[in-house]
Amino acid sequence: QQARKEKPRYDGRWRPEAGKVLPTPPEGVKPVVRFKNPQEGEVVLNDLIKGKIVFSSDELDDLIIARGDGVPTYNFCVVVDDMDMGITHVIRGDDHVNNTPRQINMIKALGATPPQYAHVSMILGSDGAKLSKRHGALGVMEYRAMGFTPDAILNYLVRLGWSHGDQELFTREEMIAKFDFDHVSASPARFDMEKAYWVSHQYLKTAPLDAIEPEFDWHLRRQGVDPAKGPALGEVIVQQRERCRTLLEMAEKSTFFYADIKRYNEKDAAKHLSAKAVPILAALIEHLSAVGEWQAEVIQAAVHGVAEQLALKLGDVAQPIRVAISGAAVSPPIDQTLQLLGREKSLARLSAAQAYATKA
RNA sequence: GUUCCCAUCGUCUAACGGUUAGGACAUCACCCUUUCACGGUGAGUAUAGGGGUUCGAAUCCCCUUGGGAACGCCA
Repeated sequence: QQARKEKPRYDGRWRPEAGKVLPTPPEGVKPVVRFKNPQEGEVVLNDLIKGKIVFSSDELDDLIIARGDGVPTYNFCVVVDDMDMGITHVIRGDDHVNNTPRQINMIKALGATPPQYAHVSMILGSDGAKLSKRHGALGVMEYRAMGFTPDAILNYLVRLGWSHGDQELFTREEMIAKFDFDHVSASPARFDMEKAYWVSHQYLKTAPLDAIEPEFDWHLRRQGVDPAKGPALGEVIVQQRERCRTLLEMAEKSTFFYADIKRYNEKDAAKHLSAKAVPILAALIEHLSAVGEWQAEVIQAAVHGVAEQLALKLGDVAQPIRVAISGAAVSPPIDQTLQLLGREKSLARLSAAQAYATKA
């Protein structure tokens, strides 16, 4: 006895039928053009991903293909366009499956053969909710700003819903060569930022330097530093790539190579640049000033020398250097960092740290 | 409401009737260690529920439940 709510649909009042007298249109109404769908039988869609899907024809409405002003509608245009362009495969989101039987009927009515259809499932946000502008859906340029390279994003995305055995990493060429519809998943996937970061890291670790240098340059400038005022980008990348998952992170952690330190990290300075660091820094400045060739190996020997001389663990000597040089207690290996920064700047920053520690 | 789609570890997934249900991310433990990392070793964690079919079901069929999509003179 409950009021059945069904799909709102055209009542078919102007649907031409044999022997039917069509009513007269009201004054001043611009007529539309509808597609006369069969009312019996069924439409079978053999989807490359979802398999056989059967639609009952009585579900199909007589959709409008041209508006009152004569402009054709989307569902009609795509059909015509696919025909004109000789499209063989339509690959699209599965939010279009319900449009497909209508499109198939129109194509057939126009005397053409329908293309192959492949309906890919949607990508959900990490909480399983639909992706939207408000919720997780980002433009590709935003992924760039987050420090992802195009290949990394492509790689992460291609594995979302498609697989090739256990393989996780693919070059673009591999993606193209190995892609197949048989291994596209029919179920929706969630976007997992953590794994995207992992993929990005894998790319950073293995990418040819000249492929990422321009992007690194771009990110450094966004950090407000001049990439020309410091070591060669490639050399910094080599030192940082192991510990950075994105180019943004790499740029953030590399600004000290290209600009003076504005201030020390509070906690790190309190811990490593206290009064007891003064003699350590003094000894370091003395030993490092004496270094002949400013090379990592020699620098390392000098640092080790200081540790031995003061009977300290290497870490006790290395950490104050890190804070003095980079502003914080985290950096690439200290010998490499000093070498890259150069003798002048290194010694200057150590002196500044010594002055800071003396006051502390 | 109607129609359609989907369902394996927390996440991405492998398996195309027979496996101790595999890998990856994440997590935890240990090792390595000059910080942070990288790397190495190991651990825990899954076939939504119920019926069938079959000698045998994660795989095939049905139902339930739970997600999602589409129902415009938008695209």
